[in-house]
Amino acid sequence: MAGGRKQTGIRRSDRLFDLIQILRDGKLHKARDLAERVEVSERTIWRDMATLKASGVPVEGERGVGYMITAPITLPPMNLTMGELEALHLAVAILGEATDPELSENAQSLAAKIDAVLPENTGPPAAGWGHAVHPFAFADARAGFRHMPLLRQAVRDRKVLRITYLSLTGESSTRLVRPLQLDYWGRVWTMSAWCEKRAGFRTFRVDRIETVIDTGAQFKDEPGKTLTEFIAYQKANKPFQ
Amino acid sequence: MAGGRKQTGIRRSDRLFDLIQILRDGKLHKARDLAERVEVSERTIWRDMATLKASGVPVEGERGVGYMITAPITLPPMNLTMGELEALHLAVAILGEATDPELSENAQSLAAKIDAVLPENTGPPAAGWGHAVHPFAFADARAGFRHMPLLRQAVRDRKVLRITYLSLTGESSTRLVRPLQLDYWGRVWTMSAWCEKRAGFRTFRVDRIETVIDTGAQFKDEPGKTLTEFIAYQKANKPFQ
DNA sequence: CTTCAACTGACATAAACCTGTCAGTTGAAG
DNA sequence: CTTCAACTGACAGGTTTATGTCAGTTGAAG
Repeated sequence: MAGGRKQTGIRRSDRLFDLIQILRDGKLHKARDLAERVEVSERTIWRDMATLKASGVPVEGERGVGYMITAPITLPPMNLTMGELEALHLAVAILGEATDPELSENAQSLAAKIDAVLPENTGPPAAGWGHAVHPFAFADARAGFRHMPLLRQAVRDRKVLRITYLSLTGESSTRLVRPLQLDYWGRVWTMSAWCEKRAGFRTFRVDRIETVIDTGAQFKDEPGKTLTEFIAYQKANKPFQ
Repeated sequence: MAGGRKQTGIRRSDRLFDLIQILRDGKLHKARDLAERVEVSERTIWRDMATLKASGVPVEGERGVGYMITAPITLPPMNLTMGELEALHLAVAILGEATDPELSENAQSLAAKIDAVLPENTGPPAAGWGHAVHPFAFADARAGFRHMPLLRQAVRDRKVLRITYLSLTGESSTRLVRPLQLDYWGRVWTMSAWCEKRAGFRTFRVDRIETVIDTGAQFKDEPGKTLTEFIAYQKANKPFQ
């Protein structure tokens, strides 16, 4: 046979997950062995390893030796940091809200319970907590969030920004904006702002903003250009509430 | 032309996002108009609408009338519930941790800031907060999390469960388990448990659990079958720490 | 230098995915 | 009953993606 996909088998992302599980033993694994184990070619294993590395999985390959995970992935619940606990909290909230009402309710109630438990356990959480969070998504979400820190800062500090924006039709433009609000849509962020160029409110997809320059200037509320008025403007275009 | 994709153009998920933006005006839209607007066929619009509905977007189509969003999607920041704020918190944490250290730091610091701000604004957040969360992901994440509520409950209450599990090789099996720990891997959940069938610790992917039956029985810690020992067992298989 | 195994780039191909066309059905409103 | 527009299923043909093969290169260890 001269190339081509073998068969449907397992999905790629599933295989990546499996590979992590295999690597979790902390021992050395050669690409050939992994290839045999998950029934793909070595070439695919090398590609998979590249993907895992790009996703932040602490796996290292050494020539002539093999692959090994260089940092613990699964921590016992004891080692849960506050940050991880928070992350769990949030993950549950998002997962819940992202799907149907029933699940949502459950997620919310779990969140409430975590809240309730938190103040009690000031020390390390007691054994038996039973949750852990492991932050891998196999997604290249990085690019889209590149400018978020700067934008958040700008919204907070009311900084005037000069951005270059790649519109959906593929045209690039530069404009001065007053960032008013950031929205998260589960997949992409948008920034709503007063756009000096268009002299109106505009919403930009953050992942399509090419460059951001802080002009240094701070803006003050001017009639017709404030967040309050943007909200009113939004509301006016909607028959809800 | 007899079928075939028109051209690369915009990605499907981008188009779905655009459609939401268009529908946000709360007005009626016919499939034909939407099709013209985003430059695809009506058939594709109908498929897209099905996808959006499946993703939980509150869009309704009525025969002979058109499409309309039936509930407000964008809420002004004023309307941010605590739950949404929490969700934002978590989303940032996950997004941060899921990628590289730099972004992670930013996310963490934002989280810290939100924490810091929270106690101050006891009432409705002051205008100018500038964040909102909209929970759509265009993913069919539902199926994989079906059993989570029950499993969480079982871990907490130490319930013995009878599960049917579809192994990665495609074989289905039924077994009695004592659920000990749930782990979230960013894409899938796993449940680690004492498996009576295998008389050992096993880890199951939650999305591959077909059915869960609460046997009603509660289990007590028995030597060799506890969470503590599972953690020790995990540790023993790893050279870390 | 040889061996080992990670790594890379180019290419071919098969599977999966997306979309348009066609040929209907359905439900509401007039 | 007619009209409108949502909806469905099947099919065809394109695009994208995943994978295997091939032919190398590289770095470490012996």
